[in-house]
Amino acid sequence: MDTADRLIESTRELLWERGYVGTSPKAIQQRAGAGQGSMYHHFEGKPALARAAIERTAEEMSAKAEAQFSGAGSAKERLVAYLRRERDVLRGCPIGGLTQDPDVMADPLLRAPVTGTLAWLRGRIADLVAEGVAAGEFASDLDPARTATTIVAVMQGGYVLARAADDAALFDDAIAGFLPLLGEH
Amino acid sequence: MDTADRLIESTRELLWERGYVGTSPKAIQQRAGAGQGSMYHHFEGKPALARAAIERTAEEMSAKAEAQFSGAGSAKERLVAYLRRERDVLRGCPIGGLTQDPDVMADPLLRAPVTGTLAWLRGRIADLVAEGVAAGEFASDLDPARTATTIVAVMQGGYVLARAADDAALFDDAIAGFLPLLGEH
DNA sequence: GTCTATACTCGGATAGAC
DNA sequence: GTCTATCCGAGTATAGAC
Repeated sequence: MDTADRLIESTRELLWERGYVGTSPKAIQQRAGAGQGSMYHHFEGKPALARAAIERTAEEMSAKAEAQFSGAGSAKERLVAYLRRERDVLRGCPIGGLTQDPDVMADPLLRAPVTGTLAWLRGRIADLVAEGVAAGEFASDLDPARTATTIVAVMQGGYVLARAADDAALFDDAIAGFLPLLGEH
Repeated sequence: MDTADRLIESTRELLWERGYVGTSPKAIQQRAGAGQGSMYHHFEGKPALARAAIERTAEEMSAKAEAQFSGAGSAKERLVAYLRRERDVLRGCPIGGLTQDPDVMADPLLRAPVTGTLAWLRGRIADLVAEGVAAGEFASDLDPARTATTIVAVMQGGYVLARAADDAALFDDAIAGFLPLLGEH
């Protein structure tokens, strides 16, 4: 991993842990083991680094989700597998959490990957729901788009509750309280 | 409203909009129309002000929820009324959003109202669900505690999705996708 | 490419006058 | 109670040497 990569990785972690204002160039450099000059040689400044970091995080998140969505099993099985996947719950969602960051939301370039990734996720899950309805796995009167929004909300809210209580089990509870309603026992 | 009150109100708004690090004493003073000396006369510093602000917000949120929960109607009706209540969706949940603020979560005094309010909310909704189950309004095999966690998660996640898309309708969609699963048509 | 030096603003607070 | 002056460190960046 070269210097530019290490700088991006450091920025990703700090942005996740501390948000935009809480992430200083100095902290990025220290975590990356790079000097000031080096950082400003590779990137124009903090906004440019943040952009690279957020874009990389968004791609990674989409790729991991897509791996589950296009895996083996029925639509319902793939959806349930995604919802129950191992997660670093107490750190929060690296994309959803940015939603609460005013500096990120105020900059169109930083915001776009957040907006885009969550919209893509809703769309992809709506596809799975529709597929499951067609296959008779879900109730035939489910609205795929709305239901997908609810599903993503349960996950995002699960992160919030788990962090509030400092207890990852609340994420699992949110999912466990939801699945029976979908007909998964 | 006296000076101390105006300082607390300013801090509440700024904390909501900009988070802890993003909220400077100077900004608090300007919004409250108070000088430096005045602020430091009434409060020991930024942490003390933040504590007062967060505690007030937590009390206000609980009180508003409790007004719905203990209102008229069946358990299910009160729950649905709460979920469909008018909200300032695009500003995010003033309590749930703090979950993403590392400075708030790192300070036990700032964190406690966040943890406490969301736990209280889950408990109170679990009561409603149990009451609804007993009254035959909900399926008899619902687990009240887990279901309540899911319900709060749908709301918190609804805020996240609405902010991400800059569209309050996503909050409503998350709720609208959920209620039919609970048997509300 | 990376380093060090320098610069300027802001955050957060204290001191003492009124 | 409120005001102004002052202080120190941190955040963010530029300049120029190596």
